[in-house]
Amino acid sequence: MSIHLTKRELDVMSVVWELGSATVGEVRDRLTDDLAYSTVLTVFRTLETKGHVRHEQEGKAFRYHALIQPDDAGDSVLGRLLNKVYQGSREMLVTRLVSGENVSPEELRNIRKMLDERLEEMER
Amino acid sequence: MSIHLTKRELDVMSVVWELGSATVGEVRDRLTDDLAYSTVLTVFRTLETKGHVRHEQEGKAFRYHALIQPDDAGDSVLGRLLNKVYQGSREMLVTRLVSGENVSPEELRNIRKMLDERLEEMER
DNA sequence: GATTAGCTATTACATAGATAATATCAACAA
DNA sequence: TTGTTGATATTATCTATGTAATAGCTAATC
Repeated sequence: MSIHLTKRELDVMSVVWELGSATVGEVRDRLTDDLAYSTVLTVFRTLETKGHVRHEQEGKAFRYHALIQPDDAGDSVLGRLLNKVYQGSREMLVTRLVSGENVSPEELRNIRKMLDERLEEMER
Repeated sequence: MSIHLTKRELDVMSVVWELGSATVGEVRDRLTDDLAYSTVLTVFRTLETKGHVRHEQEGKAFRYHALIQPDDAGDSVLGRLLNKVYQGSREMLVTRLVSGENVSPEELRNIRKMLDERLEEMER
């Protein structure tokens, strides 16, 4: 049910999500780690086997498209994190999330606004 | 640098964190999956090798204590989730986190309050 | 038409992770 | 003292993961 991506698979999917679609070469260009062409290709094939991407021919290369969205992959991780690490407390999780140095007041206000809207919506 | 726990390791650590400390038997009792004694023991030994727990004798059994805290383990996961799945947007992540059905208004208000406090603190 | 450039396909290999059977050992009980 | 019980220690197996070398194919180039 819940989608599990390994570290490398996530690296690759991340690029695909960001660009909308991607070729092996494009992924290699964006990854900080310097992986061989065949390595990235192998990851793509695994992802395709698992049904997370599909490909189409583009010139001589393959262009891969995501069949799952970020949320699909994020939910399982988020759920496990919430339950196993923060004992189900969303507040604890968010507290940690915003406790870093480089979190702007801007961002906090946006999150607060989002919560406001959601709360209002719930009361209706 | 960043602590990585596998699924099973997290399962076990979760129990240790929750109880403060735990024996193999105690962990087995709380896990929904029915693992053999030796399986849990092996996980504990791996965790000990990695320096995440230590043990002390208690009667004939070993009692394990955590040497890392939930946040230590959570940060790396949270960081990866934030960057790879939600493209660095904490707002997107939190939005998803609170979008489930079973999230109480109570919880949302608590989170909002926490944000308020943090914002105030930043302005000072 | 042979060569090259740029891909994909195949195959391999090492390490990590998950699980558990079995061997040991120590203490208590009969 | 000899089982029995309740642990730990050792060893093994299987699968997943990560990485890449190399083989093969196709289209453009000389």
